[in-house]
Amino acid sequence: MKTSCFHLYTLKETPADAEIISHQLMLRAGLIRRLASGLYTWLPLGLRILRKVEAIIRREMDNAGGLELLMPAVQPAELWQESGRWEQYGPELLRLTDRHQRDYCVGPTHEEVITDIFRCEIKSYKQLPINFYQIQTKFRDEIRPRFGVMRAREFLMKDAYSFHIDQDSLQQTYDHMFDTYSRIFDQFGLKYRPVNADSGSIGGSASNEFHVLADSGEDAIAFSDQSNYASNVEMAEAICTQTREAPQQSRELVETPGQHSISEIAEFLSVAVEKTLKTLIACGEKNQLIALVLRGDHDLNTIKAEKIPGIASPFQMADADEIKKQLGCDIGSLGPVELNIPIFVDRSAAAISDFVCGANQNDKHITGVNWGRDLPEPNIVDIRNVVEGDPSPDGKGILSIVRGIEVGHIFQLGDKYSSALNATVLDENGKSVITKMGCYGIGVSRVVAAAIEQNNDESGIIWPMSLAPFHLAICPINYHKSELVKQAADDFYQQCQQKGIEVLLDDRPLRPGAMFSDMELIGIPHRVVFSERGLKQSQCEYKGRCDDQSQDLAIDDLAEFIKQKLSG
RNA sequence: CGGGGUGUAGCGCAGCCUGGUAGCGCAACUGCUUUGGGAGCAGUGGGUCGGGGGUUCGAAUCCCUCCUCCCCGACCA
Repeated sequence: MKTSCFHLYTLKETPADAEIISHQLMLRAGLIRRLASGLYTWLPLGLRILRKVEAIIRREMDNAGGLELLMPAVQPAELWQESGRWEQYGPELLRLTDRHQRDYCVGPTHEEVITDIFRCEIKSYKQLPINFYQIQTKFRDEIRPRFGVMRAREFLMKDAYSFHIDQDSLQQTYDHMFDTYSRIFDQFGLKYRPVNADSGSIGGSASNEFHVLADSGEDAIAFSDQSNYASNVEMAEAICTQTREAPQQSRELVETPGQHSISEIAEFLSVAVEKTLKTLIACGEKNQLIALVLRGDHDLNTIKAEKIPGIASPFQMADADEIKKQLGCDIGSLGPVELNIPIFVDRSAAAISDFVCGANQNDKHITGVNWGRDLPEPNIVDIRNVVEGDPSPDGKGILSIVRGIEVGHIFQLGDKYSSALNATVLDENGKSVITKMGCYGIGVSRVVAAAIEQNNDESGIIWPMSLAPFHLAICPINYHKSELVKQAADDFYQQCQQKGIEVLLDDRPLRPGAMFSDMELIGIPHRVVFSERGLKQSQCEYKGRCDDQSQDLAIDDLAEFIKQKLSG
């Protein structure tokens, strides 16, 4: 490809509304353009990258025995009513009505459609297991689309659905897809981690997410330094190895005027934050309030808290006015002592003694408080986020925390959809049985953003070879003035094309600096420069995208040198 | 949805307070010079100042209203 025949449109300045680096670089490099909130056009350069991601996924899915098909983006309401999700899914489901007043939605996912296809097409256990997949546009009407294609409303996804006669077969395919996903992410050339995940409302026993590691990731991942345990922090069990010591202090009511936050209290009373308790008030079912007690230095995990019986779902903290009305003090002075609502106490909070907590009177706290003595033995639950240094739940090593971007997610669905939609096959006894299902997704467009988020520098994007829109940039200096340069560049360009190298010849009449900047911004991994000065000595110049310095090469060695570079 | 901010040329911004001919830089186009790290000079084109309504002789500017986009969403307990 020659730049003169391509649409290369880069921006020197960063658009003001792009917040994260991948969004900024995707706009500046001319990969995408925004059409409306959460809706993006993939320009020719961006599309080349998207297609690379697709191709890797498609190849590995095919190798793994997946069968590609393509389902409609628009789906009839009837199917969603049958599964119960027409009501459940909420406003994220974009609904529409056709001219006959029939209801449809734009698919945010395709469990209903694939299950319908299955029940029409597959009749016998002999046809199982089977794994269908597609690479297709999804639409989710996010409350707040942001970060460019990272959290867009319309996005490209690979979704696969497997069907099985029993759990063993499902487990086998699930494990196989786990391995396939690992191969796919290896080929992307990205640093990633598979982690245990919350299977959430979708149900089923097993669920793993695949995260591309990047500091800007929206998710936190906890992993052990001595085993392969890795889990989304949402899910990671917080282990408390500490045992409670016997009380030594006596309980005392102290004045803490104007001191509200844990850090203020700890400093004011000269105690460690680990010796304080914080009391959070959550909404229960039927307008009741429920207290959640944590150690002062720990954070509440709302996903865990939501699972406590009696807590309202979705999880919601109580309103400050409501708290004042029912409990008689402001939120900065709450504590579990003589608090007449249900109280749940985190494991670590239950393991401390002689602690400080609010007195349920404004500007008063209590010191030297002890479970069992000053208040009843606690009702112990796991409701906090794990922190760096916690013991690993598998008993091996301690946890570290890194940030990740969720780009893949695999689930065992069990029979949730197959039973709702009555997807059955005949077994070897001629009896009708409900099939088991698995589902396996990869956010194709999100992979592109995640790759940039992980691989960039002050000059722009740094593509791994497997995703690069072009592998090699040829930058001729004075292409339009020097016949020598033009000749050399054109010759080499043709050679590359004949060898099937994805090459971009920059034949724009630009000064070298502008040309180099553009090629670096769009992240081409390898660059060759032809100049009259060099050619007169039968030399040209090579620089890798991450090299500090360029190196001079004899023209005669160039072809072999590039061949080596591209195969490495 | 709630709160905050924002909207002026493709992009980045000034002008608004204190009403009086709509500006700057980049990008684009033309010409000349330049050609190893985002060139210089000269010139050109491009705007319903987010939409609507109002106040006024006169509105980008003041008032009302609708919209867009961005940010934040109790952990201060």
